[in-house]
Amino acid sequence: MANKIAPLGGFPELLPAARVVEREVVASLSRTFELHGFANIETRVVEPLDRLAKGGEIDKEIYVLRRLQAGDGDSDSGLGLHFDLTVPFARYVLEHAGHLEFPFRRFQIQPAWRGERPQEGRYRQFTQADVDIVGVDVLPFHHDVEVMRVMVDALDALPIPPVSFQFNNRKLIQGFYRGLGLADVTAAIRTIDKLDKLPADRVAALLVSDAGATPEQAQRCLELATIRVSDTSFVEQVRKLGVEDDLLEEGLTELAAVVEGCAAGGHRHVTVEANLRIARGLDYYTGTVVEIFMEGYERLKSVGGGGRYDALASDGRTTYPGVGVSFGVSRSLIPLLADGVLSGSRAVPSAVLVAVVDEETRDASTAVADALRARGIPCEVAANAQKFGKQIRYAERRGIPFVWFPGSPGVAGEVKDIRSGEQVAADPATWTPPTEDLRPQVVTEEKKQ
RNA sequence: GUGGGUAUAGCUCAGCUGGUAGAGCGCCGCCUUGUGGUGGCGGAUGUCGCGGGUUCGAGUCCCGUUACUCACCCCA
Repeated sequence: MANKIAPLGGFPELLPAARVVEREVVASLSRTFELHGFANIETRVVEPLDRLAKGGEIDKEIYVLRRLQAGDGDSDSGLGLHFDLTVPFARYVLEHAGHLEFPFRRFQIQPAWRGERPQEGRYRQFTQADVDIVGVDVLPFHHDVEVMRVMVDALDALPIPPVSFQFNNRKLIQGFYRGLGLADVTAAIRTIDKLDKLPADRVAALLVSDAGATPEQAQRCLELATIRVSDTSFVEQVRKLGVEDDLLEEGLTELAAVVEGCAAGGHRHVTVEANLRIARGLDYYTGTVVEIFMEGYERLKSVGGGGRYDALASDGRTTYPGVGVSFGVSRSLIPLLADGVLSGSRAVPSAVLVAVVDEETRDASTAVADALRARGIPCEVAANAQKFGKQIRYAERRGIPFVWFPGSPGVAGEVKDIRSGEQVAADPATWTPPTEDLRPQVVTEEKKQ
C-alpha cells in the first residue's frame, strides 16, 4: 500500500500552475459570453439513460451510475453521466421552459464523460464550453451568425495558437445533391466525409457503389467538396457547377452570411472559411455547421464545433430549434500545457512571502501580511523561521516573486524582488507589486523567450 | 473492441549473450553564523509493476496478470 498510486488514464488532473491556465481560459470564455449577453447555467451531471440513448440504443461509451448497495437483482439506477452538454441542455429547456425567456441564450462550461480509449486530446473526463441560442417553434437565421460570432470572439481572446472556423451548411449540401438527382443524400454526405482518409478517386468509387451515384454525379460531389475559401466567392464557384435547387440557394445565402458575419470586425488570430466538405452530425444538424481547428494541432482533429438544429428539443407539442457551438477546453488545453506552449507563471497565488525572523516575532510578520491582504495583495507568512536564505528559496520554489523582511521597532521593513535581487525599504500600508505580479498569469511560449 | 510498445530512485532513463542496481536532473547537508540562484565537497533514496516458472543464481529468459501508452475502430 505504501507503493505509488497509478494514474487513471483518461482522467487528467492538472498541477496548480497548469490549473492557473485552465481557470484563466474558463474565466476569459465566460467574460466574452457574458459580454454578448449569454446567461450561465450548470446542469446536473446525470441524465436518465433513455434520454442519453442515441437512436434508441444505449451507447456503450456512457458511464452508468450504480449504487454499491444495489442488490444482485437490481441492474442499475437508470442514470448515466452526460457525454456532452447539448443533451442535458435540451432536457433543461424542456423541463424549465415555463420559466425561461425565449430566445434563450446560455453558456455552460462543465465536464462530460465518455468511456473512450484515451489518447492525446481524447479523455474520459473532459471540460467543454458550449454557447447556444434556443427559440420556440422558430429561431430566425440571424442567430446563427450571432452565436458563431460569439465563439469567434471568445477564442480570439484566448492565449492559444491561431484557430480556424470552417463553416458549411446542410441545406447547401442537401439542396445540391437533390438538385443533382442523388437519391441517398445521407449516404453521400457520409461518404464525402471520408475525404480526410481516402484519396479522391476512392471516394468517387464509393459514391457510385454505396450512395447510388452515377460517375458524373460523383464527380460533381467531389468538385463541391473541394471548394474552400475565406470569403463568399464560393457562391459563384458553386453556381458554376450548374446545379439548381431552392434549398441550395437558401444554403448559399446562409453560409455567405455566416462567413461574412464572422469574418467582420477583424480578429487577432481567428480565421474564417467556407469549407464545403464539412459534414458533422448527420442526424440532427439542419443548416449551419462548423468545425474548429487549431494551428499546429491538426492531429487533434477539431477542437470545437456545432451548428443549427431545427429540433434541439421537443415535447411533442412544441419544438425548440437551436443553434450553438462548443469548444473543447480539455482537448485543446491539455496538449498545449504538455507541450509547454502555455504555462502558469506560478503555482501559488501568493505575490509575497513574508519572512519570519524568529518564532517570538511571528506576530509582526502576520501583521505585515494582514496589511498587504487588506489592500488585496495575496501573500503568505513563512512556515518556518529558517535562515533567510532558506526562506527565499521557499519562495523561489513556488514562484513567489517577492520576499518581505519585517522591520523591528524603529527599523523599516524591506521587500526584495527575488528575480532581480533588488531590495528596498517599504511600508506594508502603501507598497504594491506591479500589476502583472499580483496574480498568477498565463505564460505563452513567445512571452517566455 | 483490435493490434503494437512500455513498466528500474521524486523526474527522465541506462543496465550488452542471466552473476545480488547505475547516470543525469532534482532533493538534503556543508563550504556560507540570518539574503537564495552560480561553483566546490559530501549525503540519502529503490520489495527493478504484480504472480508464477526455468536456473546454483532472474531487473535480464518464459508464461500469466494489471496498469500506462501509441495506433486502429468509434467519436453528439
